[in-house]
Amino acid sequence: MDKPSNTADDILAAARSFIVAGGYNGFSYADIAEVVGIRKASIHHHFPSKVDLVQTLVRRYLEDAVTGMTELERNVPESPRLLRTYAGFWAQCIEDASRPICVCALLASELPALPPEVAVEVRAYFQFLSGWLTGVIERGAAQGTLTIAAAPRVEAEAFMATVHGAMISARAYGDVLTFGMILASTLQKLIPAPD
Amino acid sequence: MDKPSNTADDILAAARSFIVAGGYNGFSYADIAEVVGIRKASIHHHFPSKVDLVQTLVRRYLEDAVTGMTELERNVPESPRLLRTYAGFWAQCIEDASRPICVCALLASELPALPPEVAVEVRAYFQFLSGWLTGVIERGAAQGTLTIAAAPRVEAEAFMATVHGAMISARAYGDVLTFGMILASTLQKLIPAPD
DNA sequence: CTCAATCTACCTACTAGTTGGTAGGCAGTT
DNA sequence: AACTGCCTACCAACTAGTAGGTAGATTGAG
Repeated sequence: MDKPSNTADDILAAARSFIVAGGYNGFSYADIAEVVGIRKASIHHHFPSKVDLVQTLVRRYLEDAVTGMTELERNVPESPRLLRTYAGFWAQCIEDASRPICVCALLASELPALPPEVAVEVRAYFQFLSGWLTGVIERGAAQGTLTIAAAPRVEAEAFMATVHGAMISARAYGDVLTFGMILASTLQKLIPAPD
Repeated sequence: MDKPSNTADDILAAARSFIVAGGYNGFSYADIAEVVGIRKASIHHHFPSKVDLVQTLVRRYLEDAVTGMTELERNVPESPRLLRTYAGFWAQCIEDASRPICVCALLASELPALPPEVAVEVRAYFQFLSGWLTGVIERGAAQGTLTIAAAPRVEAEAFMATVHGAMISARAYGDVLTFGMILASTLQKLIPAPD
């Protein structure tokens, strides 16, 4: 039942860290082979082409997001805390440098140069995330736990854009605290009663 | 006094459109040679290396931003209109597909994979833009034409992040109106008196 | 004014190294 | 016997960059 040491997963993990650093064209099979400790040709055994590899990666990334958000929603029902937890998750990822930027935000920025099979998965991620945030904000507004000025969908898109932009700024400044600073003020505008 | 047909400028323009599409590793000298209509080796005559080319490109991009913002500030002194014009400029660029994303926002997202000479120029752009926005917001707040909840610098960073994130979202959705929608609601929160 | 030296902008032809991908073999497991 | 997971040894195409040459414009000295 527990996972056997899985080379395919190691390849995906290596690919993710390379993509996060430099995008789709920022790594090669040779790079992955070196960090995983197998030969270049062996990667093709697990993922016939680079497109297969990245497509699988992004698809799994979305799946993880879906299950993660669903579970989060069960444990933390209140909208303000939900948004705070989501922002806090990324703040933590950036601070400990484990995941300094969202894979899909990065890939979306170079979308026109992406193989279409990958592009469609990236779009699906954006649609899911914006849909999830819209739901959270809609419920928060209905319950009076969030103060919104525009339609929930617009607030959700603006929130998502701020999160992604803040990731990029954090990277540009090389300062891990920039992200948290931007998000604290953004959340403050949505959450009425500061304790 | 008027500009002679300049191959170097053509190369820079081609490089910019390639970078905007797929980042630093998303194009080659061969790609540029083809659209400019010269041979690959001739590019090296104008820009000895790829680093030289992109460094020049980003440096000029920043220079243009500096002169553009300075001139904008002289013509449009009021902070709310200044922010609206800045947002409107990008909304227009995205709608007519002439510049669907900021070169530096894209390059910043893949910063760890960039040659250091380019990375330093990208950082300089972010520092200038955030500084400019901080000044605009600071003055607007002092004059009462902008309503801010946090320090001007924090508001400026949040605004810049939202703009960059909205560019990425517009790209992900393939919808030119997403950017304008996000920015209209963001501006509305900063600008008190809607006419 | 003129003629040679230099400079500019491009060319062809090449290099060494990298790219994603293929063919086929081999040891261990089922 | 078939499958899995890896290997060595390839491949053609592409990468940034170099070497060396040429045609034409610009310059400067006699």
